[in-house]
Amino acid sequence: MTTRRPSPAPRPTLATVAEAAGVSVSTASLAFSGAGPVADETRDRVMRAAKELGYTGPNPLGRQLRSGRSGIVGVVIGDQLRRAFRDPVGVQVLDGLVSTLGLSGLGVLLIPGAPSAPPSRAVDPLVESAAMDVAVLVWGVGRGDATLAALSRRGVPVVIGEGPRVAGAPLVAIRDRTGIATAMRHLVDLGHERIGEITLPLDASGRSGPLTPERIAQAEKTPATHRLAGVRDVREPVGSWETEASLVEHGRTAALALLGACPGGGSLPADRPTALIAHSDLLAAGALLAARDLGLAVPTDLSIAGFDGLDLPWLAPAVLTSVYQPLAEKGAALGQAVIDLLSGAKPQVTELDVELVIGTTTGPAPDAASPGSRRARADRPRP
Amino acid sequence: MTTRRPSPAPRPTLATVAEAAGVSVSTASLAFSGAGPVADETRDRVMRAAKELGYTGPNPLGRQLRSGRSGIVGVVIGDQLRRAFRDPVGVQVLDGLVSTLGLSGLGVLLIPGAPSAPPSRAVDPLVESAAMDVAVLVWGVGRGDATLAALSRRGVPVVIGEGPRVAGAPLVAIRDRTGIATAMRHLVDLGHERIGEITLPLDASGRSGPLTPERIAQAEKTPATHRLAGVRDVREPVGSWETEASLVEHGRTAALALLGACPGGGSLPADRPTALIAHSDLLAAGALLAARDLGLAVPTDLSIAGFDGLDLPWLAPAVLTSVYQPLAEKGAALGQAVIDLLSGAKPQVTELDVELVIGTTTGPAPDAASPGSRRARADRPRP
DNA sequence: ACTGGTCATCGAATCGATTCGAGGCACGCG
DNA sequence: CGCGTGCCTCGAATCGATTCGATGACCAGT
Repeated sequence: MTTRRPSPAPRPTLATVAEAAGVSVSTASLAFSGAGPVADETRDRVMRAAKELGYTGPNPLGRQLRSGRSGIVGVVIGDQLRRAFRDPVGVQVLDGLVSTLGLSGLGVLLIPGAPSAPPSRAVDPLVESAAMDVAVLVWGVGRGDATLAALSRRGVPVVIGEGPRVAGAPLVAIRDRTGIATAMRHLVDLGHERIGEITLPLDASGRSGPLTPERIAQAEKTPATHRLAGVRDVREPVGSWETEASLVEHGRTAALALLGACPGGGSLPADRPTALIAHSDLLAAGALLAARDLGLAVPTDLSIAGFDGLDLPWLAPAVLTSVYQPLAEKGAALGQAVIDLLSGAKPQVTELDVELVIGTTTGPAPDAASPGSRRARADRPRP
Repeated sequence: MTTRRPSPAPRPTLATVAEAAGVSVSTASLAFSGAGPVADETRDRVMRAAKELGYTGPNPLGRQLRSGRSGIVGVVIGDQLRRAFRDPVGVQVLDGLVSTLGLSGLGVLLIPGAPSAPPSRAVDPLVESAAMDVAVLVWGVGRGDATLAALSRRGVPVVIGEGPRVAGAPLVAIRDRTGIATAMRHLVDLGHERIGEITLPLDASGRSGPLTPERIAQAEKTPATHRLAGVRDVREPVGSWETEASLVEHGRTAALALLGACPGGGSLPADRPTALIAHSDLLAAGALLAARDLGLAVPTDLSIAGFDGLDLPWLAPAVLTSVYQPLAEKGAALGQAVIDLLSGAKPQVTELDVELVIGTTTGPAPDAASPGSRRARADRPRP
């Protein structure tokens, strides 16, 4: 015997089936694809032969080569997967995207983004060589993005979510700026004069700390910068703290810093902020926990507003005041943009609406003699 | 003019480059792949021609057809994406998987599992027709799984995580049973006699409520059943509540039910459990919140133990007593199993160790005169 | 009876790369 | 000067399907 393997019966191909059915390959193909006229009797014969041979349908690789399409959409995960999905925001968008693309038979390929800071020009090998019809860049796209450059070099069309406008690429965004401005105005209407801000990361550098004007100036267009602008459209915050990631623990750290809490645990300064506005709900949740740590009642002593409109049952009985954004719809819009792009439509800019949803974490400023509004107090629970 | 399109300069192929460089296609291929001997001067010429033509490397589709490999690993997400990834457990495993596969140049394709209950024989179209070299089934694989059946019909090799043993398929699991038994013994050693149990979903039916013996009997081999067994290896719980998903809110509901909390809010029954053991940390977190709602001090009035060993900073100052499982390693082991399978190795069963990590949520039973152990109280913080 | 038309089927080209065996050229050694 | 030996390069087959144009059979109309 020549080879030792027990003849693993090489998978049948369309040719095998055609021969067994006594028809030509082209007829067999027609029978399977449904395109073109095939006599019922012939189709039956082909199908029967296929079943007998254990042929389960055309090999996708052959089809893909012929059609020039892989049916795969690459989704570039900005950060490490583990971190990107620790905020439910990313998960929900991805869910909407996967669902929408699934309806068109498209699959989602997960592609890790650059390992760390922008200086690193390294790009995941998948970006360079994986088969994909379109790539979706959602989290933290920079204009000088190495991934973006590599993709356009390859000629892979790109859909951008929440990033800079790129020529020829559809963009899906939400009204970050006006949305957070609404929340800010809500706080101001409640009489708050000293408002602290907890920001999303401005870039992938992983730094955190007080936000400086220079840092704002050099920042790229990201959700964070839009939200910064929206906040300032209403009022300059008395303090602003940049976080390294949109996670609860960083929100807590930021809140402690903004409130002037000393490590020793002394009393808070008299001119501490009476309200905090956070660029994300997870950050706001962290602020809420910090308030509990410090013994501050929310919203009596401190008001907290977030952004995203997540369902965070573990904050109960508190319900965050937050700017709701339609996350699944955002994913769906990204998916639709992909489909449109593939069908040759002109790239569009989609901008989704957001809505301020008032919860139980915002109320009149403690030092305001006559609060401007009380409507936010509707269903404040009592423990 | 015949066609109207502004001649979008069809992407160059290897043939184009070869011609431009004045070499044959095979030589050009050799120059790119690095296999086979090519004179430096020739390689340079090819590369220069490629750069001039904007050729960025071999078309993956052609390569894939030739090699018969797509370089894609399908990962079947049992549930809806949104829900599957709301528990960080899934995310961390996926992260480990993606990282490991990435080292071998393999990409991960996300495939939604069956839409809902087992009766539905529907399978995502990607399962039927997407190109993939291997599929990974991680969450909630049943033996009669329609997805599993479809894949094996197609001849796609499968790697199983946390499920039944399937012939020819590598399996990666953790020591669920002994792990949770350790936690259970810890509670018993602390003097707890009435222990309530909060279980993971036994299947994808979405039902929840008191766990009945019949339900246990008819359950498939899943992490939930292993953990059920582990708990009972030590002691029969006084009550067991099945949840519909491993999420905080369901843990809270289950805990309220097990503790006998009336909707009206009366006092708890005297024979309420003094400890709760949950099959996951998110469920345990929900139980902790329920305890806070009810005014029960943890661990003085109620001990709570979980499973997973997640980092849950928002539970601070509490630190869950939990059975730590190496999630990223589990993902890595799945990835390694995939790689081994592709290189033709015999399918192995990998079982990872877990470890009980004692936090601040377990302590001596309130009614135990002489607690068996106090070591769990080491770093209990005081607010 | 011849022509026009329809319908089912087939042959062959094509997608873009990889790979194997063969061939050519130059150099070195006898 | 002739021949053997490497080292490069090339041609052609191959992976598995899709698709276009051609062919042949059969029917109806004039």
